[in-house]
Amino acid sequence: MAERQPHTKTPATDRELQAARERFVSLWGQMGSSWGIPRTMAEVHALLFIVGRPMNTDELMAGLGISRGNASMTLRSLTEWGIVSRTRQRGDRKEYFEAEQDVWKLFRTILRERKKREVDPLLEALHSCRDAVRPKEGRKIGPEAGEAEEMVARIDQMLEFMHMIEAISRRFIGPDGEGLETAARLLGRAS
Amino acid sequence: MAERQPHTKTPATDRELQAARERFVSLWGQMGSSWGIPRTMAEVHALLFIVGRPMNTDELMAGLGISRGNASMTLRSLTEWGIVSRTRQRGDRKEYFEAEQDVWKLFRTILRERKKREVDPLLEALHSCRDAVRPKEGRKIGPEAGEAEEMVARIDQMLEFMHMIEAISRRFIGPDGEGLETAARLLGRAS
DNA sequence: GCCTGTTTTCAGAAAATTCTGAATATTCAG
DNA sequence: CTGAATATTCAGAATTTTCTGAAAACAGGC
Repeated sequence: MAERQPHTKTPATDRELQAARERFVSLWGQMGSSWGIPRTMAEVHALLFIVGRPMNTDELMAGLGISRGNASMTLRSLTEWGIVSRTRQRGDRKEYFEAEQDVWKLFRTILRERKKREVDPLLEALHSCRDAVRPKEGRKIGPEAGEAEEMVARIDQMLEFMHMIEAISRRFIGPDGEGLETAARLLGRAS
Repeated sequence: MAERQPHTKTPATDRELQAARERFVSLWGQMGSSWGIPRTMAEVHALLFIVGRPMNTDELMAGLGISRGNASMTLRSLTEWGIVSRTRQRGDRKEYFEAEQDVWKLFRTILRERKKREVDPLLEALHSCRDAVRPKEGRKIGPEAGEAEEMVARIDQMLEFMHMIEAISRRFIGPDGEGLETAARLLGRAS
C-alpha cells in the first residue's frame, strides 16, 4: 500500500481501458485457439469487436504486434467468414475493417459457416462410408454379414443424430432461418 | 477389369469392412482435429466406437500405428473426458477400453466437458474483465467515461449471450439435465 | 505511360502441438 | 518378497500449424 495514487474516482483510466482491451483480446484468442481457430484470427476479431469502430491494417498490426502478411491473410479469412467487413474511410486510401457487433448474429454466422465447411462434408463422407459396407442385396450370406450389419448400425446411429442436428440448424442457423434467438426462446421455455 | 472375382453377393468382404473402418477413423480424426481435439485422440475414440467392443492397448497401437506412450496418454484423456471406459477381460492381465456407444450421450458428454473446461473459465474471466472497467461509482467523470461505457456494454452483450447459453446447457447438457434429446424434441416442434 | 501508396502472396522461418521410446513405476501371481 | 507383465511418464524428436517479410501485384492520380 502507498504508491497507487488515490486521486479521483474516474470510471476507468485510459490505462485501465487499454489493459482490459488487451485482456479481452487475449481471452478471445485463447478461446478461439482451443476451438480450432488460429489464435491471431480470433485476436484480430476480438480487437475489432471490442474497439467497436473500423480499424486499418496498420492499426491492427501495431495493436497486436503481427506482420503485414499475417494481418492481410487473417483479415481475408475473417471477411470470408462474414464476421468482419471492409469499409472505407473518406479521405483515406487505406482499407478499414469492422467487426459485426451483434453477438447473436456473430455466433449464428460462425455456426453456419463451420457447419458448411466441416459438418456437411463429413456427413456426405459418412454416407458413402456407410454405403460401402451396407449389403447391396437384402440378403446376408458371408460370415462378415453380422459384423458388417453392426457397423452399419453404428454409423447409422451417428448419421441419424447428425441429421437431426442438421434439420435443427437449417431452421435456426440457416441464412433464412428463424435465428438463434428463437431457438433460445424455445429452449428457455417451461417445457 | 478382371482380377476382382465376382464370386458371391456377400454383403461386404472383410477387406471392405476393414477399409470402411479405416475411412471412418480417419474422418473422425479429421473432424476432431478441426475442432481442436488432437487427431490421435479422436482416432482412438473412433476406432473404439466403430469396433464396438473393448480393445487393449496393443490392438489400438497396431490398429492406428501409434506408440505405446501416445496410446497411454490418449486413453487417459478419453477416460477423463468420460467417453471411454476401462474394462477388464477375464483371464487377461491387460486393460481393455471401450467407447460409449450411445451417440446422444456421447455428444452430451463432450459438450458438457468442453463447457466446463473452456467456457466456464472464460465466463469468469470476462466478468472480471468487465468489472475492471465498469465505473465504480454511479458517476461518470473522466474523458474516457464514454468509451469505457461502450466497452462495458459490448462485454455485457457478450456475457448476456453466454449466460443464456449457460442456462440452456445447464438444463439440457448438465449431468442431471433433461438430455439433448429433449432439447432436440423441443426445437423440432412446430413453433 | 510512370510513380506512389497500399494490398496480396507465398516460400521458408518460427512456434506450437503432438508423438515417441526408453526409463520408471505399478500390479499381481507365486 | 521376487520377477514378469503391463502401464505411465516425460524429455526431446517429429510434425503440423502459423507467421514473417520481401517480392509481386494492384489502384489511382498525373
